[in-house]
Amino acid sequence: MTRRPTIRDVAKAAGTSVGSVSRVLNGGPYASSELHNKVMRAVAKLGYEPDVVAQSMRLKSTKTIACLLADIANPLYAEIVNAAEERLQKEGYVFVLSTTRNDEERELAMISMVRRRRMDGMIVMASDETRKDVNTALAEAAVPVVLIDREVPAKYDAVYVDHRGGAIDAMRYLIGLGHKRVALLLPSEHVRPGRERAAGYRQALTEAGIAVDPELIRPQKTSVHFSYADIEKLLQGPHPPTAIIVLGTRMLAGVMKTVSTRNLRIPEDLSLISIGDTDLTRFASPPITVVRWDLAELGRAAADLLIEQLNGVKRERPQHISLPTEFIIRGSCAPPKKPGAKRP
Amino acid sequence: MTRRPTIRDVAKAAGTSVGSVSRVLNGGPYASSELHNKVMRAVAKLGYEPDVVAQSMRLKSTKTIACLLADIANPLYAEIVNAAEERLQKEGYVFVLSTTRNDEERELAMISMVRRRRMDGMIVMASDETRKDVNTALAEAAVPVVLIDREVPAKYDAVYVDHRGGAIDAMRYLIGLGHKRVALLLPSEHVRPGRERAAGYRQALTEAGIAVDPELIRPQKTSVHFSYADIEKLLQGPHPPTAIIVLGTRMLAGVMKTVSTRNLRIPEDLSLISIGDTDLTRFASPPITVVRWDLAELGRAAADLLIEQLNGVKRERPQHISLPTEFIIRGSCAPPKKPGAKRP
DNA sequence: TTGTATGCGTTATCAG
DNA sequence: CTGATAACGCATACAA
Repeated sequence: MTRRPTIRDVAKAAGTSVGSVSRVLNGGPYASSELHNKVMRAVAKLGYEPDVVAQSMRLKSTKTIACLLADIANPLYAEIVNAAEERLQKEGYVFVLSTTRNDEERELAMISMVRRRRMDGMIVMASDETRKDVNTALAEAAVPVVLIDREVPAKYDAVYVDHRGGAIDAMRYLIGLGHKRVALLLPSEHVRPGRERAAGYRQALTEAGIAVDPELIRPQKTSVHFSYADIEKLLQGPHPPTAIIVLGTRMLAGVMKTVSTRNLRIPEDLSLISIGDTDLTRFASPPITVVRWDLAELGRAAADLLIEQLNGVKRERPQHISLPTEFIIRGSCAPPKKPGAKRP
Repeated sequence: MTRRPTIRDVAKAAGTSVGSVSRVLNGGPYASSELHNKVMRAVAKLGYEPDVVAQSMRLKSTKTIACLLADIANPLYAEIVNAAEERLQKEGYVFVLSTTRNDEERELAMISMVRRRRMDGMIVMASDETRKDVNTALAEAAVPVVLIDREVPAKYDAVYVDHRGGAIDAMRYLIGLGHKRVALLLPSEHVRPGRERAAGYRQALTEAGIAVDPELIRPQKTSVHFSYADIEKLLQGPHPPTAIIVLGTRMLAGVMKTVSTRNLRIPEDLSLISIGDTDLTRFASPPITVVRWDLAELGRAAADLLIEQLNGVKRERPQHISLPTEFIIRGSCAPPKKPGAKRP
């Protein structure tokens, strides 16, 4: 009574065998329409639903995808994840989100979970690219993997954002406005976005014939909470920047705090450029000029790449998809108040 | 070679039987230390990891919890989910997040997934409480359920936030400042938070001897995107409100848009109160006065309730936990510029 | 204390 | 076209 009906119950009720029931339900062909009807009637009557666990056992596929990301509360990640989930779900996969908090132990634990639970694949947008253990664990998991904005390990399919181009756009704009000392706040250079953004920053500066002051490039240790002290130090130094590019969603909150604490006016005292079309950047006053990109597309592209692998499509070499950025000018930038630091 | 080792391989390598291996790995007792060593050595040598799917098959528990929520991109939800996941993970459960986008079809699909995948329980913070089909599906799923901020179906454990108290705090404050016409923007009254907030709003007004103008209570159809037109209409009417309480995270973005479009000054032209300690409310200028509550605690409490049920703790009646709100005064409220609408 | 055998619910193979 | 049966990998009741 309380027990869920099994395929055997259906077979009995339909007066046939389990094999036939299974075939009617899955195989499609090889089933007389009479049998088909009998089976379907029994299924409806008993409210039978196949047991996915038993199917997984038999088929060696759990139809489950894991997604490793550092932090679900980051609105940028949320949109990517949503889009990826939607796509995968349409293909019958269940999407398991795992937040690693950028903790290596947790990453390893997640990867082990993928193996032990026989999950079918993973989308990874967490982790420092230099973590050897994570990389080998990934390889040992022996499942299809798609990386988002990571280029290590190189053997996997990946979806990239053209952060370098975005940084160049931002810098050219600022340089055009007359800025010469621009601070760059980044996530770690141990991940692709940080590296690419720093590269773009340097490239634009070099193009304009401005020397790169390494002091102005500030990779932030913790990506989640901006180290408030760091920017304070910068602003109190002898040659404070006239503009700041904040290429991390969460860091922006920290910068905003500094701005209001020190009663700085934007853009008169300081120009600001950030990333992402978030509520914070759009409804700040003034609204903040940003580099943005299509987050949903990023998620979809990753899912599509994974689905291809899941469907057994073999390629010579890993696929890489690169998405462009867009530069949205709002009200947070103006020419510098006074000329930049003295130069010879 | 490429095949994963099974318990049988371990038994062979250890020169014992599958039963013993299984006992050493799980049972704990009944294992001579010599056997224990042999088995562990074999496990290490082969890199054996138990197959969770097979275990689920046998034990009829997948150690998996589903979490239904409307929208992962909402930063308030994100924090709740994070806290719940952390707790559940510690107990060995995997947490499957499913976004329903407030779509009944999707909710039903998710619940069906829980059944077919033999998941062990669910945390629900989605759905209109009046959806009959969802409620019956929930009951038929026949698994432990914990509701977050929903009181229907009444048979389940639930964690509540004292939204009524929060609304009262906000209204008393505004009334104390001299406001008489306060608009209330709400999610649907078909969910508990909407109902409670409206009740608190009315109660505070009644206490102060101010008549409730039903025109000022505006439940928003779509909770994700604020209907911009609605607030516009309100502000252009004959008796515009002098203050607005925006009790929905996402709606606030819409209100902010109106504010900047119409060049309204806050708090001089309009007082504003919202919810949640988000980047948007904290770093707006002026920072916005809000009603907040402990999101992480909400998630943890829900997880704890669920774990209790999972562990087979039986209670006479469903457990209900209620969390208080906190009123944080920032700079978005001031006395009304001119007296409220004329009164007899 | 340890080994053997059974069954969990499916799908797929193989005769009929 | 259909029915019986053998795995899938594990935990456990029971026998030794």
